[in-house]
Amino acid sequence: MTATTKSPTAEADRKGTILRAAIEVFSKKGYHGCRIADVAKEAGVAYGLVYHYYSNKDELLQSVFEYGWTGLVTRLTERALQGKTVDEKVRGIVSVAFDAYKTDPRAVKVLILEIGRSPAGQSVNRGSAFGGTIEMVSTIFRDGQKRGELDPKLEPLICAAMLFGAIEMGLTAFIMGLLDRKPETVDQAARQVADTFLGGALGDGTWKNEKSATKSRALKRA
Amino acid sequence: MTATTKSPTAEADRKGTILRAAIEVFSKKGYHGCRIADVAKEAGVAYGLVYHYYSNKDELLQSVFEYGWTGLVTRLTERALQGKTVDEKVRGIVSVAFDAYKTDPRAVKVLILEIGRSPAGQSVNRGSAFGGTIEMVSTIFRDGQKRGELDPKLEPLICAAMLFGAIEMGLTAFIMGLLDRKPETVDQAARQVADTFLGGALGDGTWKNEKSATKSRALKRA
Amino acid sequence: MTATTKSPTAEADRKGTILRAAIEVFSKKGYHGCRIADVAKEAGVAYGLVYHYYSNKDELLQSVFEYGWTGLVTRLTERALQGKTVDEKVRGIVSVAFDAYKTDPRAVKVLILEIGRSPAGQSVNRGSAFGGTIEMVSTIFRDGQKRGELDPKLEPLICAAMLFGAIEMGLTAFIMGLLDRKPETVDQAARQVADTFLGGALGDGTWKNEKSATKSRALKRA
Amino acid sequence: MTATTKSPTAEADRKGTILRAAIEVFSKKGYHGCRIADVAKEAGVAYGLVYHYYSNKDELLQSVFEYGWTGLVTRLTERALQGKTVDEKVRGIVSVAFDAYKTDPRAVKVLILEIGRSPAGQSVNRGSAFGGTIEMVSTIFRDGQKRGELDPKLEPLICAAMLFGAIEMGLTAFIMGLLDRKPETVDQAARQVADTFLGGALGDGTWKNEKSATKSRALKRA
DNA sequence: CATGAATGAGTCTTCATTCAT
DNA sequence: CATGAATGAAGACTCATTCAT
Repeated sequence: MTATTKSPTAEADRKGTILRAAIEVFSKKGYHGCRIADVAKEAGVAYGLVYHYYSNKDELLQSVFEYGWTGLVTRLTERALQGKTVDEKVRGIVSVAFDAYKTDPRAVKVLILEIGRSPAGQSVNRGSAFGGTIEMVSTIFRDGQKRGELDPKLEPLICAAMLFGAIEMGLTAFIMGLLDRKPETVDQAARQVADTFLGGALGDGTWKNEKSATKSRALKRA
Repeated sequence: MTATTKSPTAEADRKGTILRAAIEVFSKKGYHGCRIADVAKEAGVAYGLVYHYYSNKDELLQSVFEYGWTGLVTRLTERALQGKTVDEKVRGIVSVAFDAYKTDPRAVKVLILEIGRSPAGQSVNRGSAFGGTIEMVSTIFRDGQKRGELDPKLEPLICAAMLFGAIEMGLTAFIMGLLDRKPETVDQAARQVADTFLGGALGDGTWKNEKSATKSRALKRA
Repeated sequence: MTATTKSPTAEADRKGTILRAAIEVFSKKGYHGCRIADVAKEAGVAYGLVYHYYSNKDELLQSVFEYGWTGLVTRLTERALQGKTVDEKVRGIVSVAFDAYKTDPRAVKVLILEIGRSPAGQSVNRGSAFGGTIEMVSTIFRDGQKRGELDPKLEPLICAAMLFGAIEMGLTAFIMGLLDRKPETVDQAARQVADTFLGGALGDGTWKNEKSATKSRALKRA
Repeated sequence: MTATTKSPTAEADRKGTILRAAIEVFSKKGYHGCRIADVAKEAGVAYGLVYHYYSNKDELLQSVFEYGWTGLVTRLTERALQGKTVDEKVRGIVSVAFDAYKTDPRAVKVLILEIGRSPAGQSVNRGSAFGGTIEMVSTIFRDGQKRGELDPKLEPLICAAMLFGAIEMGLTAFIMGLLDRKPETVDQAARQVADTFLGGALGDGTWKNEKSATKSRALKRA
């Protein structure tokens, strides 16, 4: 409580406000389509203040990335470590991703549409983070192969890429409005993505005889 | 070397040269990261000539889109119609996509990185084309459900999205250099994507007893 | 006279127009005080055209420098080589400098006020050109020492610096309006600068007895 | 370490610290090339504190000017008044200028590079002070003419300008690194500037017969 | 006094698009 | 058709100055 103390949250607040505004605007107009002025207006701060906290537009996107991606990856890694079997780990990953979308669809949209996709000008971080995460996830499948859960002929990296792609495009279907954003629909999609990835689109035919295909499959494998 | 005479194909050539240059440059720097001047230089033509053939930058991207996407979709649709079972159709789609990548990785890169991803404000065509294609592919699964090949509880749109996502991210793994671009590797990846999508990552366990898991599965399902 | 021929002078004209406009504006407001818009307006061209010919503001100043300085140095060198004695060479240099001022006072003003003076941001060229010229001129004095025209104890570099300083500040007196810009006054100043530099402010006392001090001194030394 | 208590000299200290920092930074980057933030950082004080003591950037430069120039002019005037003959006065002026450089090269650099050079639009003080000083010095020569020490045909203003120019460019040679900053070299340069200005570059030939040309000349004139 | 967060006008620079030749 | 000079609107970024604490 000294004389010079600023409320310690004040700075974090402003910076956070600007970050959230950036996510908002990026998700609406995209990185290239938005002006710093838009972010400032959205955040309700003066133009120059954006530059007080972020040295340039790219660093702002960088921060959005870190805010979104780092958090996501952390949670992914946690879940991946929690599960024992490949089945559990994959289901964990899928649910983390879809939960993130339910929690903050805007942030997920920016991650999917802007980050790790724009070929030019992106700092190394983004690209490598993306690839790095795929490689991290691929260890799940490599381990699974060692433990005999998975066909050793499968390329783990492709497995990981497929899982990511399936999740991402599943979310994209929501982002693009092909599917309703209702929580139940999202949950159902999540379940389907995990089931199909693990058991295949054609499944094992058990759904022909039982009520809950999902359960039956889960049981069969457990 | 007369200044005014051009062979009748000259125009098509010029236009095509510019289009190919655009693909090249877009794939390297992205749509926003490149200037019309870059395209002109790459094509080896004068600055203003680009505007003779394309009324503006966006139309150029539009044309790249049509060149790449329309052709791809045509081939996808053909293959999808050729196959009888869901299995055949899916394998057809996957092979079309991976063949396109083997034939012209640059064009595929542009399609993946630039088109159908850019947020609102872009011409409707692209976005809807992307969604439209997903919807088209989803009919494969809807039909499969009608014919009893697929669990009716699955949402066909999610199936289609997953298939697309798996293919796209599989290709992305190559584009990002996570995997070698050797033809065999690409072919193997294509096979794995189709197998896993159809039969699931965990498979049916047949690989534990047989030499060629891939073959065995294919047989089992055929 | 082909169809695509632009009058060859057209480009040079525009570029020259912009360059002259830059000299004009720099001389009025200084480098920092002027905006590219000012230069464009002064030249009567569109804003962007300045950037068609000069890649940025600094390069524009650079060109002004080359236009003015290089020409000046060339003429200085020529004159310095023409003269036999130190006396002749020095008088040559002084007359070149003052002639330049009579011909294009604005350009000289920019050279004096802007170039080789701003400590920061200046490309190496300017600084070294300035110093380089002083060094070039100092050889005149070094040679003079070898031929016994000059006291060998004098540091030639200081001689050159003094000569430059005397000329420059003499011109500055005009630029700052301390003296009228009438041609006669300028000529008289030039003569005085040369005389005083060579013979000293105190002179040899000959002026006490003769009509034309200048002549008498010149004779005495010849 | 109390927050509110400052020793009575604290204010003067702070202000002086900022002033010295400004000299430091101006001399390194120039007036336009530095930001208030740079000055504050150099002084080790907070950003806004600069505005407590100086109402704006220009006033800060103004103060630097006064600090350096006023002092210099005072000393110049004193010395100019002390001497009897033109010879003595000129030697006095030169030694004051070179001493100032030995004492505080940074301040001299700022004076030379920034003050009295910036084109129109700057506060009148600086420009007029520069011109005013030249005019003051010119009275030395005018008086000299009245007393028969100098050729009445010489324009006193040009004499003063030349003297200033010779001194300034002589110092510039040091500032630009053309000559070593060793005290002896500086002293020698000062002597040479005075000798040459008074007696001319060509001298009177006495150096041909005597050991110490400098002394001989000084004797001859004394 | 001291701090440094906040403000926003001012400029440079880029680049899609037009147009005279 | 072909060229590339010319245009000017748009937007990133800087930094002097103010102000709440």
